[in-house]
Amino acid sequence: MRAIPPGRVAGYGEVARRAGLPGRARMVARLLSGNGDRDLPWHRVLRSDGRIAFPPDSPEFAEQSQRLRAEGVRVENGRVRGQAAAATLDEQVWGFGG
DNA sequence: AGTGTGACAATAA
DNA sequence: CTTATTGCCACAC
Repeated sequence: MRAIPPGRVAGYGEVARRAGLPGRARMVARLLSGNGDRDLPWHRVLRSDGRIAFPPDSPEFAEQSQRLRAEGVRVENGRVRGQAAAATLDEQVWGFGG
């Protein structure tokens, strides 16, 4: 998750794969929910469809959206435009899929 | 042992 | 392109 550079976003499933746990996307969510996530770029983690995982009326939603916008990420109606969680983090970080 | 829940994903319409 | 179903894993009751 820390490998995600500012201005980029990744999906829960991708992060799980990076951790060597394919199919454990929900586990990542569980972690962030319980963990103090204060030292993690949790705001760069989105759903696979580029949607923010929080409900639009939730304060967390506003925070994540704001943080993303602060990094230059285009957020519209709770959705990220331009890069909706690529298939692999390599493609996001390195730009050429490994 | 069975049922329900959650910061999800892949597929079908 | 977006919304709706189905499948998934780990945990709590």
